Amino acid sequence: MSRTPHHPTREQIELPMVLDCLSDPIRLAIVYQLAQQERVSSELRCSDFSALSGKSNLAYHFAKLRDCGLMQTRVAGTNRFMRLRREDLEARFPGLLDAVLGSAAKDADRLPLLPECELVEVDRK
Amino acid sequence: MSRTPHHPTREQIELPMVLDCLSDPIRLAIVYQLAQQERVSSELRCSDFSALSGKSNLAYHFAKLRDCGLMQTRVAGTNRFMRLRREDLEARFPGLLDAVLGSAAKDADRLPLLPECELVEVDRK
DNA sequence: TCGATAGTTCAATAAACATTGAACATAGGA
DNA sequence: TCCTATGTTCAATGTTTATTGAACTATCGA
Repeated sequence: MSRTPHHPTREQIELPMVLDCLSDPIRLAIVYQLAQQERVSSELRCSDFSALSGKSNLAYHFAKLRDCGLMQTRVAGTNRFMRLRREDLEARFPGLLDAVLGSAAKDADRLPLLPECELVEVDRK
Repeated sequence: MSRTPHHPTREQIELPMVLDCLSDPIRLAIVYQLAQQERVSSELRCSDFSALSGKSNLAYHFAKLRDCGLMQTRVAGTNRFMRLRREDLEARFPGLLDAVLGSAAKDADRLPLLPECELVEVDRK
């Protein structure tokens, strides 16, 4: 369990996979929450998303988000810290992530899982 | 068959449905080809996409693209003319369509269905 | 060493999806 | 009026997807 999971290289990131990942409401909410948090700290733990779904379902969505290159997981003890791969996304698909996040923000009240994304106070090593 | 099919209003267009539609390679190619064609004429017929798949499969994808609000179908005789709902998309999700189209153009050589989209000469009523 | 915590993996299930061909509907031209 | 061209709809098929709970693994702290 301690092995750090597989991530695609920047060049391996594919547009259809990224769009498909973002089309799921739970995954969009995860990405949105990561983006919100970016202003404060670039990383969040799995448990910070527990409002969105159960543990095993979240693990499933995290794996998809990793596989498509949207986010990166760093293993530290029993925790996994997630962050958006913003630079890689921007390099591959300029403006795409911001357009999606902006659209999501604009529709936050219509996307059921988004409003629950408050900023999480950060004080962890 | 002459009834013009259902289209969502601008306000009914939903982000997850739009992203899901664009995540399919065939539908992305349809949208891409419509966007290419836009410089010349805003409309294309179903049969202009025959390189992408068979008739009935295309009808299936056209229906999805209509349902999510990405394109509009106008019935004229036995033909259907399709066009991108650019203004509506831009109003709902500013910059999104262009970001996706730009990303697709950048990856055109990696998206198998895109290179076959040449400009179609236009001379129809 | 033991127990609690954090998260993954697996198996099972139901729903959604893409694809195909056949049948159908409609309009236009010979 | 009949034939053809254009597209849609339907049924059937196989695949992928999301979701759930249970079992499992690994790490940390008491």
